[in-house]
Amino acid sequence: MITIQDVAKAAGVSVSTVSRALNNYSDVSESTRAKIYETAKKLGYVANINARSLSSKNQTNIALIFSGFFESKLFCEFETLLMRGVYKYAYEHNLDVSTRVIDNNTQKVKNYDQLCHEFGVSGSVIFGLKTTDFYCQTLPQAQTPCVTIDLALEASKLGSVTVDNTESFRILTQHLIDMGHRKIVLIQGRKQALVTMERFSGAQMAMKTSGLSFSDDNIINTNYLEEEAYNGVIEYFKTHTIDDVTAFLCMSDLTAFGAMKALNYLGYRVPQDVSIVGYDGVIATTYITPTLTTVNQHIEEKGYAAAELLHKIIKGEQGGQKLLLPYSIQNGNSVAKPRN
Amino acid sequence: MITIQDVAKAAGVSVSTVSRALNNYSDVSESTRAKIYETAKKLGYVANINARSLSSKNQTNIALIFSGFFESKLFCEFETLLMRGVYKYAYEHNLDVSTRVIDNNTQKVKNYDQLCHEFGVSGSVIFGLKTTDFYCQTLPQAQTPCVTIDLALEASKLGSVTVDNTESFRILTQHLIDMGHRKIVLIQGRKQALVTMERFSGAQMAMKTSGLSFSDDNIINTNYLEEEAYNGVIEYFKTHTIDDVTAFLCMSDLTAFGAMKALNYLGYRVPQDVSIVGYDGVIATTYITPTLTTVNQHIEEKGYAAAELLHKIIKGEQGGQKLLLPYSIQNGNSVAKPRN
DNA sequence: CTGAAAGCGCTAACAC
DNA sequence: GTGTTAGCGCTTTCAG
Repeated sequence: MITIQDVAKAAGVSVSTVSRALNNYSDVSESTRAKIYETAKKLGYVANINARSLSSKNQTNIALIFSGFFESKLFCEFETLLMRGVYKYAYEHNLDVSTRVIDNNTQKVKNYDQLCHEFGVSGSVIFGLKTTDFYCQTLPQAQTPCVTIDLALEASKLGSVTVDNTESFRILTQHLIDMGHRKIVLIQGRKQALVTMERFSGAQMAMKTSGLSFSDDNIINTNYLEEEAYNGVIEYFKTHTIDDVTAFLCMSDLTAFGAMKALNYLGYRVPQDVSIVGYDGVIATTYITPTLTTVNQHIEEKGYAAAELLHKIIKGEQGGQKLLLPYSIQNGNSVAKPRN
Repeated sequence: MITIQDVAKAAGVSVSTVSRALNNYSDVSESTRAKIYETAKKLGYVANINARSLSSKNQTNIALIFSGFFESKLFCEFETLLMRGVYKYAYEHNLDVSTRVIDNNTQKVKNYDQLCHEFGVSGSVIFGLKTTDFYCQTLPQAQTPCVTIDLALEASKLGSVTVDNTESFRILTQHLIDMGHRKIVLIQGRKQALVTMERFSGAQMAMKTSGLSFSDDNIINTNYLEEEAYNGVIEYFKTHTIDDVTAFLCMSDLTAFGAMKALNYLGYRVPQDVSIVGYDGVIATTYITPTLTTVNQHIEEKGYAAAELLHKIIKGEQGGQKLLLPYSIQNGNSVAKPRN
């Protein structure tokens, strides 16, 4: 394989001159730079990322880390969309990204600084971290820049990118209320999850302004699993009738799908008998019948923003910051005015 | 950050001994090994992948390369599932994987050997390569091991993992025929794609055994895009009636979705008026109404097998090989007996 | 069994 | 402007 030495020899200059020329340093004469570029191209020289990262001070290597990747119950499109955003930013700014995978056990064995040292990166974007994960405690002490997605941690080198769960879920709830719904049943996600709490508080706000509220009677608990939502709805109708509810407010698309299946099984029509909304904006929401009204999280943009924020923190242009990204209500056919 | 030197100093041994001990070489006394392990752990030492890959002979670094990642029109779940398989194998066998992204332009600028040199890996799994991509011509000359997914190239260091497109599509077609369908319309994918040709030949085989055949009259051409399938079906019914067709045989789930939307728009019911089958087994097939009968490709298993094959090629245990992976017919509610 | 020394391919001071 | 030199953190001969 062609190394920088081969180029130097062939061009009749020193290794360091080649390095300077190829990295566009100013202090190289145009003639030698041209000669070096030419021979490098002729020889087919490509710099080795590892060697560069080992010796270089100003790092351009970052990682995208998926935590709990193998156990993920999410729609698989999340990771791909996120990658797309991160890689896009990196591509535009000449950063080298590599995607890595860790689990909660890794987090206990090596701290975040060690992890980045191992990967040879100067910072990373982490996706999939849960509030119960080990890094939630240790990450704030880390020296290496880090941007977390969907989970805000506080520290100078730490950034985070999330959507405004509270506000978006408030809007979503308000949408049901505006359509005339008063008998709303919440299909809640894992209570310990931060996003769950935020969304819940958003829902409460909207309910409150119309004199409505949540109680054990109109909450179905899940851990964001489809099957739990399915079973939850079945259970619900063992002690309730269709007159007790006009809309199901779900904290995720997946649980909305489960609820829809249960409603279908029970013979209730969406949206004629009961309305339903989800959250996330996964692709399947547009294929299901009826199409699901949901909150689109724009995951790719999230990835892009995360990489951008990380880049700024690495360059020292910016301390830790919590970024709230825009969302949009995606209207489907799953919501109608309540039955009379 | 703690380096191997720090460990050596703290343990009172040389750097090389630490290296040998931590890499489980046999020629280290148990007592010093124990001491080294202990101090390494105490100090929180983690080896830097880049440094290792630079100096080590027997490489354990591989890459998963997504070609045409940004332009991909596929369901986003493909990449994630593939990653899951590759990373799972790597995790089980102590390989370091990093996922990278390239486009067709990259392929022209640096050949595959250079690319792997740049990434510092001893081989890679490539996904997303098209027959029109530059690497399809140059990859066979490469010295670095490579496994391609869904595209078989011939060379000693090259392996490939695909499903048996011909046979699986033959089975799928036969399934329609077995249900009594005789008026079958094929919704074909991009003609230049290898998988298209293979699937077409499988379909033909099945048709032939029942004295059926394809002609311009019962083929709708697409480039695997949903919208094209939608428009194709709309166009089809401008010159045909529902009596001309009892089943649509689609080469992908996405085009099946497009066709279903068109049928729905035209007022035809699936499967009462017309049956439909797809190919891929994406998640959305189980959410759409009716659920779609399709061929499940088991993408995660593909990734796992690809990593395994690559590993063997790198170790020299195996030359290039074409691996055909099992598939399964996933029965949905989109197929019924034809109308009388 | 263990240490010294060379070197992987590159960048970054520091001279000239 | 350019070459020399010294590393980056690790593995791997090669002595002993």
